[in-house]
Amino acid sequence: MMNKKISIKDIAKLTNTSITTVSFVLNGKGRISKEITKKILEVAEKNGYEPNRMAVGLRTGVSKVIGLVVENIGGPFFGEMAKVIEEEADREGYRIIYCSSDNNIQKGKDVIRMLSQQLVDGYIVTPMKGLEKDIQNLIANEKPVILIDGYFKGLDIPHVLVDNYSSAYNAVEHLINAGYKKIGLVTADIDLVQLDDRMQGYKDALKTNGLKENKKLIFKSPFHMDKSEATNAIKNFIAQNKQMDAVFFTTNYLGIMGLQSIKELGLTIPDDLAVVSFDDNEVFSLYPPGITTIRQPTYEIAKSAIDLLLSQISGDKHDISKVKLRIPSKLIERSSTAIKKQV
Amino acid sequence: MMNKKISIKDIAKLTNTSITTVSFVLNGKGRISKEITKKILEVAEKNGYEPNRMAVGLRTGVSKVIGLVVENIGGPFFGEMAKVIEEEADREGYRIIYCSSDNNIQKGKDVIRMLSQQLVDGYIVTPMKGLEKDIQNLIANEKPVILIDGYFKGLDIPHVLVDNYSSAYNAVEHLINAGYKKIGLVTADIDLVQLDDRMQGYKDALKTNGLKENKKLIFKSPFHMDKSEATNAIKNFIAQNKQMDAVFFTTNYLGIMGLQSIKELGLTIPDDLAVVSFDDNEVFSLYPPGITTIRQPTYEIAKSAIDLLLSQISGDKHDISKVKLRIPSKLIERSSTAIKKQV
DNA sequence: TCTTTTTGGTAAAACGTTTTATCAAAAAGA
DNA sequence: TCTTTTTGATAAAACGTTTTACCAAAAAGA
Repeated sequence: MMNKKISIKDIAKLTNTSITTVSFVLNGKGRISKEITKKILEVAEKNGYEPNRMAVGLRTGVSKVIGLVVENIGGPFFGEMAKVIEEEADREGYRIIYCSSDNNIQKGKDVIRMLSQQLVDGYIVTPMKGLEKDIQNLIANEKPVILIDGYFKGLDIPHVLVDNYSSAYNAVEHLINAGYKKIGLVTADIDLVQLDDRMQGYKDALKTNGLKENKKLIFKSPFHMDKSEATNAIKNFIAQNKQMDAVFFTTNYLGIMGLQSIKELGLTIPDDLAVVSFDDNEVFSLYPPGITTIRQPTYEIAKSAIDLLLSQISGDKHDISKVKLRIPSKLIERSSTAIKKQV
Repeated sequence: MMNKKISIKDIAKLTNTSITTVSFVLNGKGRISKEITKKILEVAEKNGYEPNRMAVGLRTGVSKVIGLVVENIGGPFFGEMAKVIEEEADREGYRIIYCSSDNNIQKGKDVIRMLSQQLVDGYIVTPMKGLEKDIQNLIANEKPVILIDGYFKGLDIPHVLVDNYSSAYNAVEHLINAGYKKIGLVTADIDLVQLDDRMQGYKDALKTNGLKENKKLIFKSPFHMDKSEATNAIKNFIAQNKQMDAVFFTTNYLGIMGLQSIKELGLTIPDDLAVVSFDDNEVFSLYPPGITTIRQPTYEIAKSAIDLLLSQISGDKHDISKVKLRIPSKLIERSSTAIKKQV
């Protein structure tokens, strides 16, 4: 039963060498003879030596840890990202510290401050309004930052996210092509560029296809509502707009509550109401008759983000402040947007 | 634009005091006069001083980081836990480093070895066979460990998880009470105590209620299969057992694939086949006619685990090696287990 | 042979803290 | 007044590394 951590100093003593020699051997630097090298390696191995990351971190300024600040680590979208990011980072010997911001500015600030205590070598952050200064500060302190799932309008901070505008545009156009003419929008009443972009895609798709935008068909669901409240709100919205023949939900969460609402109203999809939702999800593939969705390229987003970050961390001197990746989404067509039956 | 990290030494210089004094003030130790205290605090505040965690960690041996080793951070169950654990830990100033083990022994070992480099103050781990030694090693090295969602048979390592046995027992008994007599089981072919316990609950419920266990009605789905393969396998199982009138899926994942299978086979729930699944999930509440599930007390599990861990970390000398929490689950009854129609 | 280069190795400083031991000056006791 | 105690502050060591600068001995050049 190996006990108590062994240090480089102990190994030096055990092998009648110096601390420097041991360090050199363990890091493959310096010039040390075969025999000594072998002996040191053996002793280190036998005693299960592991470097003290704190000491290494203090000395080198490198923690080999990446900070991941997402809206909610428990959600399906961010969870998936977290998985990919972890795998990719692990390959380069990096670990991940996560923090959820809960879309709360103060919490976001706190979290970033905490992580900036030399604890992490770089950041992947889902941005939110009000965090601009904090993020710029990180960058000023030489810490690479990549934003995911959002960006700051007008600021040159590298980011990677799905092409929200085109995704929404295409989804709505898909509805139009299937014969729907009174297309509603359900979005969240929260100030996020992602949602703005989606809304703009919706509006532009209508306009380009000669349909009039109708304020009444746009519903912004208040943000701080519990599930049943929100479901009721959506129910009301749908019930009050009988002429509406299709609806586009701008998030996963809203889509699911939307299905619940539609079910409770006793409406049939797509005959009474066609449905498209952002973010694919098990529910949508299984729920009869199958809900058409915009599948986010989670893997690609996460992979691009972590790759960019790692290359910056390991000293790539390219200026990536202008890197702004918009990754195309995939429209998963299911029966909820079948060609409209003519009445 | 504050730039470059400021250290305790800089503050000392700026205030014509010593490093010790600054440290004392910042940590509320020692006896320092009001004026000096005020001056130091001001300077620290103005310059945005943040202690270097690496230095603190090296000196004190405390990292204020907790290691979370789960099967898959991306999954709904573990994601939810991760969220709760993070929130609770944050309250005490702890951050979380996560690693996914992917139910792969080697990866689990690697991950634990990495974290044991003085990087974390304690662990929350989902155990898997083969990791016994590694976990015991951690404990021998004075690092508190709490297991979640599983445990090691015969070892006194504190753990907290749902009461798998009773949960399964109750679910199956619920089916029996609703009139079902040929109850099948779909589980995963992987060596996890959780699944063993669930299976045992199933078997005992049958026996106690005078039903005969039938090997043919038990299906162990091979572990490394992709989704469509697994769905097909389940389809076959169901198709080959026409007499089966109900089926119990021991995991979320299997349940969802099960629904897919049943859908593809064109069977009606519950008339052709009643369904219960472990792990509640949006899909199950939404999918018509509503699937009865065993809802894991995710919050309670995570909360108990992190609370136990934190109390150990902060020096609680109680021996908790015998703490073995089984938290009751809740059976969410939906229409998939409605009273059986008599033919 | 004497000088130069190469080889193999090490001492010591530094990273930014915390903490122990110490100390001078001021206050209190006598 | 002289001694003791309290107060306020600090120097220095330690945590475990990495890395620079240096050195002695051996090898190579001449």
